[in-house]
Amino acid sequence: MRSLFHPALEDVRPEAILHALSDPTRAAIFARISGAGCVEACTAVSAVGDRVIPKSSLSSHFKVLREAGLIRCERHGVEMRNHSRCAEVEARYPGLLSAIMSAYARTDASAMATP
Amino acid sequence: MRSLFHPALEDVRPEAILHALSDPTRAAIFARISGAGCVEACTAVSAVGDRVIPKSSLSSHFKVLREAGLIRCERHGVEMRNHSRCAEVEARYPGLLSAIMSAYARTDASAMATP
DNA sequence: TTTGATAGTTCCGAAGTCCCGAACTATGGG
DNA sequence: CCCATAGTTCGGGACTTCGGAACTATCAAA
Repeated sequence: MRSLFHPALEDVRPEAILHALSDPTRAAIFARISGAGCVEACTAVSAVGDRVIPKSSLSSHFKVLREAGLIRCERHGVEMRNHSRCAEVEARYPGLLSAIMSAYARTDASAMATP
Repeated sequence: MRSLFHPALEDVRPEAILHALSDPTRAAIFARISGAGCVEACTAVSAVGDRVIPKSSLSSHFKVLREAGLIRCERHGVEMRNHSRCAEVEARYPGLLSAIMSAYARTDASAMATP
């Protein structure tokens, strides 16, 4: 298997980050990876909320996150380890990721408050 | 002409904001509106960088920004006044817009630094 | 009031993107 | 070697985006 492409930090573009996180599913995946520090497999994130996500869609979501520079993926045996690149991105675009993730957290919370 | 739809602040969603600003053209339009406080016409923003933007595309860019809750548009005679809703959005999603806009400012600056 | 000019919107077809099932590839265990 | 598991690629249908041409709205001048 060819090794996965990861953009260098200086090639990480804001439009790619915004595009990647403008999909709530991907934002939820990224939140989970960032929260856990490291998620041990794509299939560890096989559902978001109640919605089951097909393998092929999951794979392309991870690819979008990776190519946007948001995560780093390494194969470990048969599975993938996905690390957030939060700290790096924070160095380049201060406050960006935390503002985005807390914006989502805020609406998720208000969605729960109105059942 | 029917009056234009603007979402209430509590209906403004992060994914819509990120999607609207994930297009560099729209982000540039929004930056100009925010900077000026008020841009007096769509045609006042008829080009971004060297690229001329067709009227129909401009119109739909403004529509996306408006429906995302980022700008407020009012007809004044034959033209439109476009105001940024920055302050409102800042109240709901603190730090979001400033982080996004300074992320773009940072890459625009480095793009100019490497000709 | 009619005519004209200017500012935006709508329509629609071509091009592009996204979604997901099915088939495929890669890795490790027995 | 074969199987199971984890993930990727392919392909077609649905959806989105772009931009030219035609349309509508508003105001001003004759």
